[in-house]
Amino acid sequence: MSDVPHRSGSKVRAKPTEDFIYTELYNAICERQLLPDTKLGEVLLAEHYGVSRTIIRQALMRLSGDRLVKLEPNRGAFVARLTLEEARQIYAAWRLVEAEIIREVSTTITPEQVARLRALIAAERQACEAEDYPLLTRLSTQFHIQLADLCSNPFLSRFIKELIPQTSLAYFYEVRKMPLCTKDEHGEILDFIAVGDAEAAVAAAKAHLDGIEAALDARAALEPKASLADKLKSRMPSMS
Amino acid sequence: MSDVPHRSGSKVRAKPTEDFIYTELYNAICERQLLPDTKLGEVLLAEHYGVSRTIIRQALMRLSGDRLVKLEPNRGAFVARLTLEEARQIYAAWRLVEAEIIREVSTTITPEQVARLRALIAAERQACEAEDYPLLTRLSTQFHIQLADLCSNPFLSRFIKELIPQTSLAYFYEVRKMPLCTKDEHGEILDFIAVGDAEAAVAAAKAHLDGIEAALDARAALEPKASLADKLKSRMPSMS
DNA sequence: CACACAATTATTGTATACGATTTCTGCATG
DNA sequence: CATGCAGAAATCGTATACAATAATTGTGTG
Repeated sequence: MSDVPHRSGSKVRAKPTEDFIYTELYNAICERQLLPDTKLGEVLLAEHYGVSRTIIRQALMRLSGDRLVKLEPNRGAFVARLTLEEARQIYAAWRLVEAEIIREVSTTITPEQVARLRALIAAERQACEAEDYPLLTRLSTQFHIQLADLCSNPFLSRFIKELIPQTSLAYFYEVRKMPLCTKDEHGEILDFIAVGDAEAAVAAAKAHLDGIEAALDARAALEPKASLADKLKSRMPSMS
Repeated sequence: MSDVPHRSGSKVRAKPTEDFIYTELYNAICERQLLPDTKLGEVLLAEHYGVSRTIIRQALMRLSGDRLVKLEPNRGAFVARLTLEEARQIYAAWRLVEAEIIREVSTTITPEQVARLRALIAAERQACEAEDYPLLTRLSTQFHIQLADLCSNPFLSRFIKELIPQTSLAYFYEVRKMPLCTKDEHGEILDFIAVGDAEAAVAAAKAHLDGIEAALDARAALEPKASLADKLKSRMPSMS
């Protein structure tokens, strides 16, 4: 991960910067608009964004460092694919570090920070009722990311922030939207943190992640290989 | 057909690949032959290795992803510098994940793997007696890296492997060689792991890392800013 | 002498050109 | 009809050229 993905309102027709393109692809993969094994052709992207292949190449290399794309020599860049086992390993690592973060944050969090997270949860519920699942996905991960950012150890929070996007690469996860909606697990976790009950918060977080992971194998191996980058690009949140 | 690059004195030499240059710089930084804030000029490196700036740029971008070099826009690449606080945070994260790895490995390790690690420890002691400190540094980190590789969760081991090189960026660490030599802490940790006493091994590992970290502030802020890339390159383990 | 500022130099950022490798296509052949 | 093998087309890898930006030097003025 290089830096926080944040979609900026694009209006300027000036030449897009490498960072912009990186962020755009990053978000597209996280939101599953670009599915695993999708080929990311350099000329295609270069022409789409109106820049040279050099820029595209840089963005793809950064994404490769994030393990979101796989660079095959002399063959090109593809959206990375995760096995079910790898997905489980990610959740295991996530649980471990998340627990440590929660323990620390429980002792340092301020009312303002709690309020900020509550606002995020409120937005989640709203997105859920509106059935805006891409937004919900984004906000759900955002909760964990913002929580991690409250940790005083940036190396731990960075680890989380590198791990979370990769979970989007596991080819499933639609399943988990409903539970999130009804149960408001993020709210429970935050409640415990807010009152300083670290271990209860940790337990709630572990149960939360367990639940997400348990939903994984349900409809694994779903989804076909790929769709053409062109078709997706017409839907991409970019210019033109 | 011998694809062995013949090392005759002539100038016919296979062009170094990007990966080679990356590895070379990576090791040079880890072994502290390239110190923090050293500027890594593109043309200088390109001419030295006999490749174009394109290749150098790729290597530098990868190193930037590893947080070993800092890329300043329009100014160039510099060996990254760590504050004392950041170094402590790295060790904190390291302790956390190392403990988890040890817990798992203690239940899965095989006699062959134990033997392999013991051989490494023997080499460490040998390097210590020979006072070959660069080699000792390399072997010491290698112990932790090989241990991490025994973990079934590659995401955890990768985290460790990304963390360790960064500790080289903290401007100190000569201090810790003596303790390592006399006390053989790696050996102790391995002994506990070999007999399956996970918690004792974890405790030993934590004490080990605590010791290293404690030695940090001793002579912090030592070492001046930089030395010229040229001067270092004459010492670099590469082609002349 | 110190300081500010313009011109020069050096270095990075981007685009383009060319070579190498892979993939696709079509035709011949069993 | 399937298969195998050219040859063509597309795509990636690297080098080079040029533009943009920062660093440096030199010069004039308070």
